[in-house]
Amino acid sequence: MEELNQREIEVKWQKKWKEEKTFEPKVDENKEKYFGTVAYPYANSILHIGHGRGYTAPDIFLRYQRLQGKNVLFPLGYHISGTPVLAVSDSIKRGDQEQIKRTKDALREYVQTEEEIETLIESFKDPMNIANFFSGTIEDSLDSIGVSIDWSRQFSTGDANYQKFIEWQFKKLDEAGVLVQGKYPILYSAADQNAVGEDDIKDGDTDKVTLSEMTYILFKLKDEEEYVAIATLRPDALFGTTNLWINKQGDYVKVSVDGQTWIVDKEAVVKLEHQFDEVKVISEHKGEEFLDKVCITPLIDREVVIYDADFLDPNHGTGIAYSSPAGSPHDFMGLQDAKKEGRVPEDLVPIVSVETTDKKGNIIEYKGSCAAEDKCLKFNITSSTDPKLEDAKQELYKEEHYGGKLNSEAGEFAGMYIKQAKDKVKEKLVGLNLAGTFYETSRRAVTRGGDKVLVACLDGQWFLNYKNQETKDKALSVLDQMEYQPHKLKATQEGYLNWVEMRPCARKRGIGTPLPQDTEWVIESLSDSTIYQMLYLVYGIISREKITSEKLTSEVFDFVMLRRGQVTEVSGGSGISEEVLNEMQAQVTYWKSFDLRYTGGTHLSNHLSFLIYHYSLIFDQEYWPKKVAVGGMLIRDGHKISKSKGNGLPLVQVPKQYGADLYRLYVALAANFDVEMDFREEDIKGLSKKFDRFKDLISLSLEQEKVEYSTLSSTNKWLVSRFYSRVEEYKEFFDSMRMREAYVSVFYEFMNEINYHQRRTSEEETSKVLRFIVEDYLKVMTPVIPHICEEFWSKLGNESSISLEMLSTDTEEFIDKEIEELEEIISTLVTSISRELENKPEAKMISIIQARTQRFELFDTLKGLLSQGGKPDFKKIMGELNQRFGDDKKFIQKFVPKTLGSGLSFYLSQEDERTLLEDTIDFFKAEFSVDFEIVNAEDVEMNSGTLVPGRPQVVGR
RNA sequence: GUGGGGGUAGCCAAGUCAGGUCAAAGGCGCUGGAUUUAGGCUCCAGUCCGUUAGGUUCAAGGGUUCAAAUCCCUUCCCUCACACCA
Repeated sequence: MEELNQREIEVKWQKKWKEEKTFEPKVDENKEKYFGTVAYPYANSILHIGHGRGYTAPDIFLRYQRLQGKNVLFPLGYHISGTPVLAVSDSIKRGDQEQIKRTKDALREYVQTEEEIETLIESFKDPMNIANFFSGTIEDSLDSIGVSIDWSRQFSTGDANYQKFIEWQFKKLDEAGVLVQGKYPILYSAADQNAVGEDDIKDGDTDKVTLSEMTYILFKLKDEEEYVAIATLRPDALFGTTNLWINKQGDYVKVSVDGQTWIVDKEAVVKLEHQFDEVKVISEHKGEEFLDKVCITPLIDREVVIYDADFLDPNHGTGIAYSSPAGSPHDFMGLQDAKKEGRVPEDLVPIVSVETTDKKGNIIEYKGSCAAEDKCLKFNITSSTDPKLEDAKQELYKEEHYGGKLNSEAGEFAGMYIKQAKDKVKEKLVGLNLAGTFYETSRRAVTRGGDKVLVACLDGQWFLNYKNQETKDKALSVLDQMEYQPHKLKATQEGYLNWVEMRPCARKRGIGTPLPQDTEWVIESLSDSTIYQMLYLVYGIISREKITSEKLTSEVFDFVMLRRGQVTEVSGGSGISEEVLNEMQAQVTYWKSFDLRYTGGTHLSNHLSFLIYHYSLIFDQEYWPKKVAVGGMLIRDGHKISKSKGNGLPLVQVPKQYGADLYRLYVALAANFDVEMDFREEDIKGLSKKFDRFKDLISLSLEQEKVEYSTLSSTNKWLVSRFYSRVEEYKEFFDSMRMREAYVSVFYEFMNEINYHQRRTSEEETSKVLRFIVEDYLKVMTPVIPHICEEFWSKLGNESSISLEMLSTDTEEFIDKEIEELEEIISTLVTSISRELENKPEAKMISIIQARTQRFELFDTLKGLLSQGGKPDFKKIMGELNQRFGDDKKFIQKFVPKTLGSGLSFYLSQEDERTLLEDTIDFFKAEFSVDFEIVNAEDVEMNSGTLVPGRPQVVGR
């Protein structure tokens, strides 16, 4: 057979797997099934090196399941619903050069000429073309790193057939009574009359805009049935109100809001219109018309006056503010400035309404008239425009939030902590019809088109309602029978299930399935990705039979997924043959739900929560999901992979630059899969050497003839035994999804033992042993480096694919613990001798000193005591030993407690130990080129404080 | 604000749930050696302090225990996710 390089080997086997449909499993009642899934990738660009980890990790685990003889299904589709594809398309339409360049770079991985690229870019003005193009690249990318996916079942969330399934899902949810309508605040553009997402907002990706929930409070004008409306984040500051601010130059209106007359800035009207039901402007006014009017502070009936302020932002809140200077550095400085300019009377002073204690419970004494003044002094603030005000505010708010209590100014709220008072005050005011929720954007924002972004409360928003206890209980019982990896995430998940209440599930923009109950709306892209794993089970047949969407009626899914209805009727109603319907149902019955879902940790709160709810609402217990494993991100050389950094090496480049096997090996070894992993150029280079050594070792071994186990020397049996001990360990690690530890053991650590063995014997002997274990060695390595293992496997003359082989199970006969323990004594000695010679390079003679006879007796006694069963009785053991070996108290005190856990380590009798050492002396001589002697501790002058059986001491002279 | 994750030697990173042969796996780096004309590769050894005995370590402090990186409490620091966004 001609020698192929790594790259050629990888391509060769990838092709072969595809041709032979190696990873397209069939229903097989005689084989245990294992159904693994991963979140389908989003098809708005090509995959990069970071994505690779998310597929490699589960692939390694699923390939291990095949080694266990299981029938493994690992399907995948593509996600295109929602806004990201739209966003790319819009950017291209807009002529966003950065986006166009990025997209072109991605295209270059797959398209040869610039002409074709231009054509494609042009076609991307239709978002569906983007989705279709990139879907195609995903299969290619994942194949290139050897992910064992069954592509015959692929679909995209934009497919008509997929959408029929989603429609069915929503009908089921509706039947379960969780689909409801209500009001909901969202970011909105009044000009576009549409919801806006991050991608629609100018700089929305770099400077996020969020909803900020404010409280509006109404101050009644004295002797009039009109209210001045202010909006605040701190309703508890109401009690410190000294006055209201209005801009005398500003334009204000009287507006009727749900029956009340409010005075607000003109700019606020559009916001009110989108957040309240009935909003109507009554009249327009200049700010100065309201100056010096008296208002009533709600709850405490304090009369406050409206004064002029030039610092108000007409776009923020209602454009009118209350001033609570004692607790707000901004208000305090505002007041100072106003005094200087004579806009307020001299005698207007801060009203302290909060008393704050520090962490030790002592009341904080503030300098000046109030806390805000103290902070202004501390931060050296002298004007109302000082940027340091923000820091002062943060510090004071934090202090008051944790340690502040309202004082007697707060009437019935006196004594209440600020933390609770915020909500309680608001609650009370709402009850009086003098306050409510008012939403504001977290920063001033405009759309890319330049229109103002505001908050609108949408009427008729569709929700999934997970609030009811009955619904929650069902979901919790699904969770109850699930396993999480890492385990502690199960508790986290439970928290999320309890926390989720009303989830908006449809939007007015984006790609997706129209909501069957109300086709004005499109099903939101996380809600359409919850139980879709079930669709894989039948999609192979749907594609093969070219079934079209109009045939996929609800009855079909009821029959296939839930075994409801009669096949004859369903067939008649849909036009799908009975045979095919039965075949589809059989797939679902066999594969049931997924045994593993591998996903990112951020999905716990949303995707996985909905998934669990939806399974619980639609499927019977037999079809509930089994296991969730959470994987971490991949970063490169300490940096997050991001578009702007351009450090996302395209995944298809990975096999070219490093090799698929090496990449996979690296992913398996560099970090536990559940934590963030740093892909470091340095490290993968180092690993490459070890990988080459592995290949050399296997190649050499293949030149050997396989021999009988009984003919192997005991040192050779040692290596065999070490290998199979490690295989046992490997299985345990894998069973608890600790892939990294499994491979540290069989790859790194075992290779160290191979090296030791080679030194202990010879290269040829080592090859002989490796030949003996090579089949199983290749098998345990197959999940992580499948290509090279296939190649070696075929060199051994096998016709079948190693990917579908089973790991040998009857290997206990090759594990010989005694041989391992004996060699352990030798190898420890080798290390000690090296060390001694390092310290005394001039030594000509090495003495190997055995422990005193009495120590052997002590060990025998201790062994007897420890083996008495049950938990070792510390006091009894110490007592007995001290009595019998009184002159060794110091040693007993120090050494014996350590043995209470896992017992004494292995040791031989004094005579047997001596025999072993004598037998090994030739090896030592050859290895170190000095003379050796074996002596007893009794016979030499030395401090033998810690010298114990099984660990002779080494002294050179 | 709400809810998570974490701090281990020069660096990366296991170990913590189930306390005990834990001065703490593995890798990288570094030092020395073997091999080599030399370098590289590969292999061997060392890498908290100390020549041994021993001493001092797992963010800091305290506690429980015969025994603590591991359990409990306190403090400090880093980090992630929070709803229409996949």
